[in-house]
Amino acid sequence: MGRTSDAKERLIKSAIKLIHARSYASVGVNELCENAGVKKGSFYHFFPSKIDLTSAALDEVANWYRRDIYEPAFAKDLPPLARIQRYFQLIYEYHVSLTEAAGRMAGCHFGNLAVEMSTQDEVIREKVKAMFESGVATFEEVLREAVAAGDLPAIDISLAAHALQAYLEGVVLLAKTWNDPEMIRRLAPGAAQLVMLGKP
Amino acid sequence: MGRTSDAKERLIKSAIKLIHARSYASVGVNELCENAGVKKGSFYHFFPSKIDLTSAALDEVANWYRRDIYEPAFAKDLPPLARIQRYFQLIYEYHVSLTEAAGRMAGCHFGNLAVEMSTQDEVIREKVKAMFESGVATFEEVLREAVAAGDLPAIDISLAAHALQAYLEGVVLLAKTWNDPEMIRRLAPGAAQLVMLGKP
DNA sequence: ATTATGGTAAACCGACCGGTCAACTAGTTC
DNA sequence: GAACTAGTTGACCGGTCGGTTTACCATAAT
Repeated sequence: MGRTSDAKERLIKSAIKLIHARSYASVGVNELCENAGVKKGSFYHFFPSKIDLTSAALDEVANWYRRDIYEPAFAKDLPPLARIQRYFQLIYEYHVSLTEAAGRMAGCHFGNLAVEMSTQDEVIREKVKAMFESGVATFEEVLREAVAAGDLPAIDISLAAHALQAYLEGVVLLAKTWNDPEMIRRLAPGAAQLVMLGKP
Repeated sequence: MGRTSDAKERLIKSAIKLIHARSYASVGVNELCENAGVKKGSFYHFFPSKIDLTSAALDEVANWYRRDIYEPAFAKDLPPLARIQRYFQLIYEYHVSLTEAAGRMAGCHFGNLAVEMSTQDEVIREKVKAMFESGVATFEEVLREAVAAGDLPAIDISLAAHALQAYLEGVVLLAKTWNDPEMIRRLAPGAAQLVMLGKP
């Protein structure tokens, strides 16, 4: 009963876009509402607070990250280690198109929020941590497969997977600082080195 | 002529501490003044704006980072590659003591500001970038030395140095997200892998 | 057609934001 | 010790912050 609306979805989309482009603190509820074409009263009808919208936005971006990046990158049509390179390549292409559109390299949705909010909001920190952990799990899976295929003599798969996740975040952070997504393409081969962690 | 004061230094110290512990945007001029025991009028006597204080704080933290971390880590009493491990070890110890004192893993002074401010303030972005570049230059030097000593068959020293800097930032970012400095110690061996970038 | 419900609108809140200003004070230099 | 000036103080500014309130409206299910 009652009427329907997509205001909630519009608010989430606006939050993803604006907070990614700048930061959580620099985007106000008013600006979020204007961008989404929603009045403030409606905002607080759908979300108890700005941080709750951000949390919902994080869920949403996690969804299409899995669908548009993880799945195509780690599809089994390529040997395991080549998938990791394809993953970096897809992330590179994503940031290139975003940078061209906005004129600025915005960085990682998750890493950005981790850095800005980890010391201030446990819910956000845990959510980003869970996202990183799912990245680590994906790396672990592909590394296990590579070992099984004889492509890797690796031992400590968990360690190597965490290192890959850290490296990826670091590479995107550097690219953001240089304001140049090319940094991602240049540094992608480093992943092939980390893959061998725990061997010797 | 006129009287003297250390209010400027106190403001810089407060800015380093508070902004590192939370974020640029979440720390207000009032809080900075209270923490430093300085009245707002004095704040604007010394600094034209909050962002200028932040910039000065960045310079200051860069100074004691060089003095207390870079110099001891890369002192030539150890073989080149061992110095890199010592560097990670010193950073680990720094974050352990800071985490014990504050109850929270605060992350990298430079990486934090890079993530929060790069899309909003070019001066800060360039300053952090310069700091990262000096980190890269330090890695390049030690890698060159390692090659000369026959410890490394490496070719692309610049690439490996950038990868090391990215990895370091990523490792600290993960540790912050996990709120656990142990992550730094665990992932430190990854640097030994990246060192060989550009070889094959 | 009525009713229950979901969504919209706009005015409003106190607190706080970064920043300004003019009067004043203390110390340094000569 | 007079003159000069760097530093201090606290009141004040307009604007914005996240969030609230209340009345109203549109529609889907009955």
